[in-house]
Amino acid sequence: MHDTGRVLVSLMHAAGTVQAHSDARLAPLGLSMAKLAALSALRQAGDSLSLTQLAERLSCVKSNITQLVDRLEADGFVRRAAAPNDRRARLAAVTPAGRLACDEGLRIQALTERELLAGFSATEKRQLVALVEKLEQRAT
Amino acid sequence: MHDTGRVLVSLMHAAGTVQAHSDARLAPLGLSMAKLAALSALRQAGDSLSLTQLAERLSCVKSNITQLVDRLEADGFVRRAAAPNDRRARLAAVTPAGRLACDEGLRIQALTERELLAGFSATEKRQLVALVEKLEQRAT
DNA sequence: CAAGATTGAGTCGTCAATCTTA
DNA sequence: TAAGATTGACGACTCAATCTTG
Repeated sequence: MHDTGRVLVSLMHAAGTVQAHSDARLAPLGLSMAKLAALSALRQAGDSLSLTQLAERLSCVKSNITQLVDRLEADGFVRRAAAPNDRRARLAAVTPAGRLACDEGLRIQALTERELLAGFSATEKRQLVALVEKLEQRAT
Repeated sequence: MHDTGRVLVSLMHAAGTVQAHSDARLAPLGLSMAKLAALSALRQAGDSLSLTQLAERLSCVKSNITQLVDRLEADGFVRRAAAPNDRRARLAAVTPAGRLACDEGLRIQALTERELLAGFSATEKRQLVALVEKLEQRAT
């Protein structure tokens, strides 16, 4: 058992490669996985959320969302709006262009996933997800 | 098949969580996984490499190495030196402090891996690595 | 011109400090 | 005081442009 500890390293290396691959597929739409995740979360919530709510759903820190929404706003995919009952809060609302980009992005993303998992049996896919989630469980 | 494509997303989410976990373990040493990977590659190569060679071994871009070595140098873990036969090249050489940090970092890293994989059977570990490498193969 | 390294700008994430509103 | 958002500084990565040396 003198494993030099390659499991975690190869996991993270693979994740990086997969992300680069996916991001390259999304780039022509002006999207990245981060942007798509945000748009997708907003759409699932009925097209708008406060920044804090969005941070919770993406499980990241609020200051990250501030900047991500900055970029999405510059892209024209989201606009900031006032929250009805709390003057401290700002809503991020998906624009029509954002709706289109999100739909197309999810389509591309699904294609990419199918492409990358083409050689995987249903059992292998299940195993991969199960093992990865088990690992994440312990790291949390 | 109307998979919303959660396999890639959960892989990358898990990788992020695992990295945060590992980085937190290394932080008291003044290390991160990125820094440790660089030091470890240098040690394996006999304690020094040109920046281009280091970039190849870490499979990343050269400008990234320039900045990573900047930080390692500021930490006192590495120093830049002239290359013997090519005045264009600069060597990154591990310092004594870098050697200590690397050894200790690898130890911590191995502990972290054992901790995270505590609930995994030998078969599961093999499967995880095999599946992840198969996926990376296709993404490359 | 090629190669090695660096710099500048941009993305995506963190944390700590700050400002406004509740 | 605490909650919501922002800002500034930094880590780690990318690409494109530049400078020096071969």
